[in-house]
Amino acid sequence: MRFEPVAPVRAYERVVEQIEQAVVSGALKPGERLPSERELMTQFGVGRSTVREALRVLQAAEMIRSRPGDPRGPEVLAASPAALHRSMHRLARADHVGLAELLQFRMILDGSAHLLAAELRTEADLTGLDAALESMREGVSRGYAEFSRADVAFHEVIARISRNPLLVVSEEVVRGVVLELIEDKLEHASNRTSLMRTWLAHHAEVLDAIRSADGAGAAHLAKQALYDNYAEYVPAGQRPLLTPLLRP
Amino acid sequence: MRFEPVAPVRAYERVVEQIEQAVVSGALKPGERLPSERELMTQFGVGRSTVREALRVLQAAEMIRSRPGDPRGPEVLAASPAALHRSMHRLARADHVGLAELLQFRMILDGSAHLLAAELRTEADLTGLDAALESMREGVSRGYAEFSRADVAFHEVIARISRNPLLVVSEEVVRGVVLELIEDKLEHASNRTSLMRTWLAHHAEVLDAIRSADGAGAAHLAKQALYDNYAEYVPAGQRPLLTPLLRP
DNA sequence: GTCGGTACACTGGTCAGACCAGTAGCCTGC
DNA sequence: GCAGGCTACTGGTCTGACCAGTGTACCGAC
Repeated sequence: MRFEPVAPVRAYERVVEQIEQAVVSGALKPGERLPSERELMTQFGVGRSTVREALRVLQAAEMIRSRPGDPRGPEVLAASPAALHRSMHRLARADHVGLAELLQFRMILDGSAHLLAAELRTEADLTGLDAALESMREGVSRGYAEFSRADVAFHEVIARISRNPLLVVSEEVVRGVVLELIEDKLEHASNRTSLMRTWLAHHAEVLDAIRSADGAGAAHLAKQALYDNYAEYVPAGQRPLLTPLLRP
Repeated sequence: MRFEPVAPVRAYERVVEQIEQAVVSGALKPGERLPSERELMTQFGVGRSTVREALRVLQAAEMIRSRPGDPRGPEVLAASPAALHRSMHRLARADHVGLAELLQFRMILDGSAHLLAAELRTEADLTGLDAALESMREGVSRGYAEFSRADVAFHEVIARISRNPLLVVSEEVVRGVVLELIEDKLEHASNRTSLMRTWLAHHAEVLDAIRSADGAGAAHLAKQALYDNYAEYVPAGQRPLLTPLLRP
């Protein structure tokens, strides 16, 4: 018989638990309101500071939002990737996760999204992708910011076609963190125009593969494009972590 | 000229900002201590409740830990994937993520982890995997709980070999949520022993592929195993979402 | 001398009560 | 009918208090 270490359970933790439970179980839906702090305080039988600490925790997790003066009380929010983004960003800044790992993860996610997109795409999806590619083409002459926006839009369409919210959100978060990590280096890139052209060509190729329902091809092209664009920012010693993903 | 909407900045948010800044900038290293709440209160010039709400937020983000009675004050923690784990878990449990999506995501993650493991494994890793497989073999006769634990351990070794914390954490979370969703159905499975045998055979095959550095083979086996084991719980109409991932 | 126990000063956790600025909705006076 | 203010609330903050728990320094027994 072995005993487990025990940790004292704080009052505010129990409050968090109960409210969280109500939210994940669906008893409280997004948009609905929690009772006011003073009301919660009597319902839970604790002081207001305890209630407030619990609400702070839930607020930090993006589960609720409260606004002073609103007589309807704190609002329950829909699940959002903001908290995920924050924690991943923190991890990335703490050196536990380097650019190599992020890029590796992104190659996996992006590759899979493209594979699924190629297999599941409808005609309407293809039209959407054509439009997105066209915006990118226009973006080349309109400057980097515009092009970048169109690029993001293209990736979002791909992600949407793959029809997996987890994939979409994870990819979004990882893409954001990667860009934050190297944005200063991208700022100073000299040959932006030629870079955009290459990028555009990559996307056109990918689109062709998706059109012909060639999942493996689309996935490989997507991963290769990421590698070509970003590998230079990864320390040379870590690049072997990425190459296994490129084998056909 | 357009103006941006402004949001009032709460006092506790500024406190969070300052402490967070000190941690990410490295001015406060893991293991070091923050001043006591009463001391922080005079340093920041705010009330104790404000300090406490700030500390709660930082604690929820796994950046600090405080213990009553410790005269050294709150401890600064090393960045850990725990916060990432929590936020991803919340997202995965959101109602618009069904078993099909979870399984799809898990096939992607598991497949990639196996691929990387096959390419990056060292001799020591192989010994570890052999040991894990052996535990599973013993687990068959020791009952389902024991077997299940050994199975989890095997997957953890695989994930570790792939050397990507993001992959490890994501897989862990998704595996957990999948099990939560179907554990009641697994409880009542009639032919557990034969199920365990099949599972074991699957793992042995995977290990062979990893040993011979056959990344694609290992990935395919892993995905196939997941499909074989769990697809029956996915509504038949959604199974086509999974099959594209199985093509060689 | 070493070892055990104890007292003390301090920690975080919690509560009560107060005040403020802000909001929403009613309600009055035109 | 409508613009104005009034009111009853909201959350944000502060003060001050008490408690249970902890670490340490001190001190006495051996």
